[in-house]
Amino acid sequence: MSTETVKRELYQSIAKVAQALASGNRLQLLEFMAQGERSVDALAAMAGVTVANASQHLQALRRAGLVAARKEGQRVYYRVAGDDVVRLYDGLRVVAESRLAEVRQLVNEFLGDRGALEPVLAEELLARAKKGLVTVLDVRPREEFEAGHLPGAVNIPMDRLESELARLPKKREVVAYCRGPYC
Amino acid sequence: MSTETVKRELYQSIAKVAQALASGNRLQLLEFMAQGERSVDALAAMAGVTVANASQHLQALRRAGLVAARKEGQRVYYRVAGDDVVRLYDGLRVVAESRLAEVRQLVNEFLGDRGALEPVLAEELLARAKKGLVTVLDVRPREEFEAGHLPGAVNIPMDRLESELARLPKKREVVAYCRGPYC
DNA sequence: CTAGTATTCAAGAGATCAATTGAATAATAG
DNA sequence: CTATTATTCAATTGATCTCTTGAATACTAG
Repeated sequence: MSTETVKRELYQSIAKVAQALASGNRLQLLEFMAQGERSVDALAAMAGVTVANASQHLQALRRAGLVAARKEGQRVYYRVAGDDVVRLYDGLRVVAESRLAEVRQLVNEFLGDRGALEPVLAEELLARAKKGLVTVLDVRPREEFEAGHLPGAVNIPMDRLESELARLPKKREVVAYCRGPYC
Repeated sequence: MSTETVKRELYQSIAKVAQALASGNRLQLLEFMAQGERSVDALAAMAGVTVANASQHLQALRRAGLVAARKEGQRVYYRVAGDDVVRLYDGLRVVAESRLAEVRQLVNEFLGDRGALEPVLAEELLARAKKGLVTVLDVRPREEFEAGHLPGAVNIPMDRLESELARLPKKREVVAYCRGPYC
């Protein structure tokens, strides 16, 4: 095989990984899996798609080596394949947020909808999150987190905080995000 | 707009960035641009595609906010939009190399073809590069670099070394890669 | 102004992808 | 064994992507 051909296929193979990330539904599934392993139907419900569709997306992610699956009983549990995958997803989000005006606007609408944050604080937090300097940690209960959260935030309710903390990237500053009586 | 819809569009917007990276040709163009700004026809020649095709790919990258363009005379010079884009590309490559057996095999063929490196050293270098710990710096002359180089390596010939060194990411260990009388 | 060069635009063919649907497989409970 | 549940498979449709081709635009030199 010529060097040129090898080179071409090499880039094409890397592109396949990007292709696997090139779907909003798959990104959403990935984000849920980043919080821990989940069954197919749980992921389908979270992302709001049919089970068959979720299954296909999960297989696409698995073919790209981004997630792994484990079968237990009649359920199949999917999880991200490694920390580097989460980092890649974070990097993608960071670039998207800083480069696409469109995303910035959506993030603002999102925050506006919630309307529960002191604006200056929210802006500052987002600015730092955009630079990839911090991991945003959302310590509100799961239901509230599901109802709306900062993009890319990791949800770890207070009661699970200690046990899950070890899973987070260690080199980055961590900012806890919360509100209400829990703080 | 409902929170659900906003969420969906947000993920879709992030996916657009991944979509922009989901083409071997665009990745190759991006890698060339990471070395400095280049004109369309220079990029087209490097990637081995027609000028019209390169132009379209570059516009796709620009729409995603990954590259920027500057017009000077009758030429248009494209460059990566920021360091975070290069980091994202690196992250993508790292994940691809560690997750896809296919990529590992291609890398090996590539190194095998060259056959100019002491195997143990090459393995070790690649292993560290995979972990994202090092920037591989190829200091051989451009022609030799074009003929074949480690994936993701940055080519800076010796004579331009000093002036270009400032452009490299600062937090990572840099490994110079060379051979022959230049070392 | 004219010729030449660099880039972009526009239209089309072929390939690939996403979501839907209905059926097939696998595991479990009774 | 049968019914039930979880997941996957397979086929289809419509949408999107890639590359090619040829023309259009923008700039420069003479």
